[in-house]
Amino acid sequence: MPKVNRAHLDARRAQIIDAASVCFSRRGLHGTTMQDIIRESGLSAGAIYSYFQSKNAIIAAIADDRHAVEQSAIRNAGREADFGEMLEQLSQYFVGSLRQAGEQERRRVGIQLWAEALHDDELLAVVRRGVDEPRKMLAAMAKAAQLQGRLRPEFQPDAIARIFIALLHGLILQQAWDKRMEIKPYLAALDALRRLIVTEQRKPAANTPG
Amino acid sequence: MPKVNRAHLDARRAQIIDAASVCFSRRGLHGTTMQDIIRESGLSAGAIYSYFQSKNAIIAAIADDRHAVEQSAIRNAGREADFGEMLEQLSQYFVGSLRQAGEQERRRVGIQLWAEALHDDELLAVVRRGVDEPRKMLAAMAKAAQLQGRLRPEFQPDAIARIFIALLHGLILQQAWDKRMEIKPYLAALDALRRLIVTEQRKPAANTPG
Amino acid sequence: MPKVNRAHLDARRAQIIDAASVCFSRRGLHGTTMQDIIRESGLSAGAIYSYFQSKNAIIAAIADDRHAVEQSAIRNAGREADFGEMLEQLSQYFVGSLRQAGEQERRRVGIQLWAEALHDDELLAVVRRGVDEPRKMLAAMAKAAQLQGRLRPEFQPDAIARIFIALLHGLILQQAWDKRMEIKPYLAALDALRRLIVTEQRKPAANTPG
Amino acid sequence: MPKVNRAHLDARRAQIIDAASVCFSRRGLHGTTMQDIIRESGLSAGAIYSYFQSKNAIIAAIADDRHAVEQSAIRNAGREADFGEMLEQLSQYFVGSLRQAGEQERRRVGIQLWAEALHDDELLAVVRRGVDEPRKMLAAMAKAAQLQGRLRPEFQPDAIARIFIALLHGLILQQAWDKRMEIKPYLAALDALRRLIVTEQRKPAANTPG
DNA sequence: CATGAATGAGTGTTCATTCAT
DNA sequence: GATGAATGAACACTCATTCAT
Repeated sequence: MPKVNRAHLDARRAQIIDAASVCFSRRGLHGTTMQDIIRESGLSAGAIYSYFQSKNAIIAAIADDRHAVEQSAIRNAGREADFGEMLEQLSQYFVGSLRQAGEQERRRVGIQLWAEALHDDELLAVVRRGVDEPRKMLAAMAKAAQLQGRLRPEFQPDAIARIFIALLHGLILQQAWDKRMEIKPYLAALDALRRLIVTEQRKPAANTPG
Repeated sequence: MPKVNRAHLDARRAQIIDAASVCFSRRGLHGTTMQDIIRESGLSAGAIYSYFQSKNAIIAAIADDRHAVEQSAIRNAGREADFGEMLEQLSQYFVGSLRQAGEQERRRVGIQLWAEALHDDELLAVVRRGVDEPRKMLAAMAKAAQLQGRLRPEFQPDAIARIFIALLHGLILQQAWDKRMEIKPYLAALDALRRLIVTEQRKPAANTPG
Repeated sequence: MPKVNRAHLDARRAQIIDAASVCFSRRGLHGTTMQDIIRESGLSAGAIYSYFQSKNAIIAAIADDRHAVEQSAIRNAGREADFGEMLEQLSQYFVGSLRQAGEQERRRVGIQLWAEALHDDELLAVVRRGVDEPRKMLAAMAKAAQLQGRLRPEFQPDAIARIFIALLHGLILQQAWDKRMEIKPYLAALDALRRLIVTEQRKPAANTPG
Repeated sequence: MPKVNRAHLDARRAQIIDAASVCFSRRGLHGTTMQDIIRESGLSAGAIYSYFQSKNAIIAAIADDRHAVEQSAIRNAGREADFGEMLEQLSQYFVGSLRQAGEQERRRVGIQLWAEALHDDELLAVVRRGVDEPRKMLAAMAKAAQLQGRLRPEFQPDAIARIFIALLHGLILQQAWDKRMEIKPYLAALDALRRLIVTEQRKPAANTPG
């Protein structure tokens, strides 16, 4: 039985990650000093270094956390049998979350991570997993939808998956650069786009005329 | 009569910007030291600082240069009277350029700038101009196309402009994270999408049967 | 309950100020590098910068310290009710201290500060206070002595104060330029001068023959 | 016959010295860059370096110039047979010159030189000569005046010389720290002081009753 | 176990001086 | 001769990390 239990450890970890996220969002990964994180977290340098080996380890942990959260959101959406509804659910989840200040802050950090991944292989692996897994899942569901004749055949499944991800990433960028950006019209256009691509699933009951 | 002419000055400036771009692409904005730029450019510290006030000034100059180049590409496409053809031309220009190694390098730096802009107001202004101006132009053309009945009315002009930009930015990200990504299918899907949204302009002459 | 107490902090501060004084005395304010101070103090760069914000802050602290010490010497002398005795006490204090090697070193730094104050407003404020406050005190006492008929009326109180200060400053300069300068004759002449200007206060008791 | 004559050379030299003096007065010896002097003089870097070997050489030249000017002033005063009149003449010359803006600027530079001399042997030699020669002359004249019974015997000649120089140096400092300082009262007090120390020379002719 | 003072390599930048033109 | 672009050693200062207390 450890002296400090798992819950306490996790709480401290979360405390550090939250403080670091606030700082990173404010001044960027490199504009933030360990002193900033120490101050924001209310812990001591030594305490922080007993939970994380280095500043980079904190950054990596934030990336991992982000990835885990999104992964679960995507997996939830993936339970949806219908491709169109899954897309709708994912859109709503991601776009909706952007309205919350806390999520906006996290997205800002996420963008820093995207940039940092370009020259940090460890981070690149995390970012890639965060993009590749959803992409593969989306592509698989797109393929299934295509076989059911509900996704237009001219769209390659992998390409449509990439396009969907690009639309979310692109939105995150535009929203980060201009907090006053209106998200609703963007979401409406996203919906319209989806309806053009994916034909509605017929309600299981009812007589379905050819 | 200056000892060194304008061309020489511009060449030196370009030499520094190019060297810095190589470095920034390799190690990021903050991972790159002035020593790196000095080594890569083959100039001395003093020489570089006689062309740019600071490292940040080099970064800002790179951002400005990028913006100028894209601005001219967009303005060229804007001469196209037809909305659909303009979108096609822009897609081809941006997506096509991504196949060149030099452009990939520049895009990687561009992503660093996107991230840096989140906590550097000067940079944010440049990035915003680079997004807002194309967006407004696209939105204006979308509106015109809508009046001509060639763009589906359910797409708000500004939203469709944002969506197009998001598709390009999202592609740039995915390509930067994975150089082996296949661009052709993405472009094909982009084309298919465009055709769903924008109806073809009828060829002026010829009898076009319904 | 702080880990290091106030005394330790003050000791470190003094350690830095002393080391810097030694360096400044040796090579001047600008000839001294932070490396010199680091080496002389036996501390690290980081340690020094945790006590002082900048090299200039060290210089300002030295100026402040000097001012505080002199202020207290002057205030002590100011308790003396008699103008003549006060002048004598001040002369003896200042001139006497010049015989100590440590004070000579400090005076050398003081001269650097005099020069630096001419183009550093913060320093000028400190130097001015160090001159104006003694001057005003001396002028006030001179005025009182004049009312008692013990200071010749042809000397304007403020002017005589300035003259006294000039005599000390001038001595400091001459002594700094030539360490072998004999101070005793200068002090004797100072005394003789004083006796010509200020008439002796009669001893309260005793019969004073004309 | 040289291509450019001596006069031209001297003019250029003076141009550089004047420009440097302006800069040194404004920002100090170390706050002034060669670029500042280049800009102020209107010459090129190369031109300046063809007249002076280094920045230090310019500083030394300014010190030499100052010394030459003062030397001649003192020598003029030294022709005066009477000690008291010589002191008066010197006071008037030095104090009077302080009222001119150009001289104030030069004095500010002079103070920088005093400080710099403390750790620059070449400069120290110049400053010392500038102090020692007048001092010796004054001391010699003081001694003569003493033999004539016109200077009180309690003043050691060398000490009275040092005191006179200190009074001038001290005034220069006070005036540099506060341009609004009133010089007239100081000069009046200086005169009063002189009259206490030196008895008037009897007019050669005329019968002077005791 | 927790602390935070201390470390010191590394940073961006400056500027007296040179020398090809 | 005259120029001023170029040099590069040296500078003040920072900050991720450690470890004595």
